[in-house]
Amino acid sequence: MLSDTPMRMTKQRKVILERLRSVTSHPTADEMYEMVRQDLPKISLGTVYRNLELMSEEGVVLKIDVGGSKKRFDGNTSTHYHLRCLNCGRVDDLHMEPVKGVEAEAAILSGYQVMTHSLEVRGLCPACGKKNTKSN
Amino acid sequence: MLSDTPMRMTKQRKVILERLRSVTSHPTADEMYEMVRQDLPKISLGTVYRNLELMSEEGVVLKIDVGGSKKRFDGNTSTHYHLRCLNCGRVDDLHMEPVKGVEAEAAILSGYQVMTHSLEVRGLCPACGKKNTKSN
DNA sequence: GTCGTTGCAAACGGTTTGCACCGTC
DNA sequence: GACGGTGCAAACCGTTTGCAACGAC
Repeated sequence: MLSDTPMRMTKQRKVILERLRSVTSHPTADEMYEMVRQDLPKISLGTVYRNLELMSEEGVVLKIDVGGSKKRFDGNTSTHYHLRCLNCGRVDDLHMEPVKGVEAEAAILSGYQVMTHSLEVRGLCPACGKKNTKSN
Repeated sequence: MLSDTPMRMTKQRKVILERLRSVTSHPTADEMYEMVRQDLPKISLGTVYRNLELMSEEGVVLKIDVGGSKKRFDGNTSTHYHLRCLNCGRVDDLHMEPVKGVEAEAAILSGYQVMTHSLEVRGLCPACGKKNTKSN
């Protein structure tokens, strides 16, 4: 998983990581781009993509590639589940114990060499749920 | 969820549904396009997309929008989990009991109005796992 | 005959990539 | 100074959409 040559610590990389770790939301690449531009106005979107991708490969950040067209990123790399609002697209952490044994059970049932699992609960976030009840 | 005016049963729609139900794999839209073209050589990719989207809204088929860049479709609409191979991208059914209580627990913890949940186990499928062990 | 559906092609949106220059090690 | 990283812009690829013709009801 870790590459042979270590990543150079450029200021772009540093700011991206700091910014991502400073929020509890799960920004998309272009949301990260907007955040990082406050410190580095000349950074390019390509650099943001490259670094988020690279750091997720290194296990420094988590790529949330689950539902929806845009990928999202998370500074918290420990296994945890997510909630996604079907109306506004927002993603929250689900503070729940990871289900025990799924990976082992899946490996036995399928013959896969299991590496991780993810669980996503979908519905309406409190804000969107409220709106919806009113209009219906 | 169901629309007011019923869907017209065009031959395109019929063939797409038949083909999807006849396989146990989880085809992408363009794989469906190739399959359907055997019966309807003049069908367009746009029609395939439109119908898969429409039928998934109607609950006739299942859209698997979880991980990976392409969406996949499933003729089996009952709640079930999936396995995804990180090497070849193939998706298999995970024949496992859905985890009880996740949705209720998530609703309580988060205040979301929960509608569904999905779980995806990722790793290497038996074929890719074998190749990988040899080369490493 | 109406109006939902189709085929076509062009547009879209998120992401990736080639390239010449730049800055970390 | 080497070589990995950057900014920029163009390319990519899956998907969506506008439109005129078509066909299910």
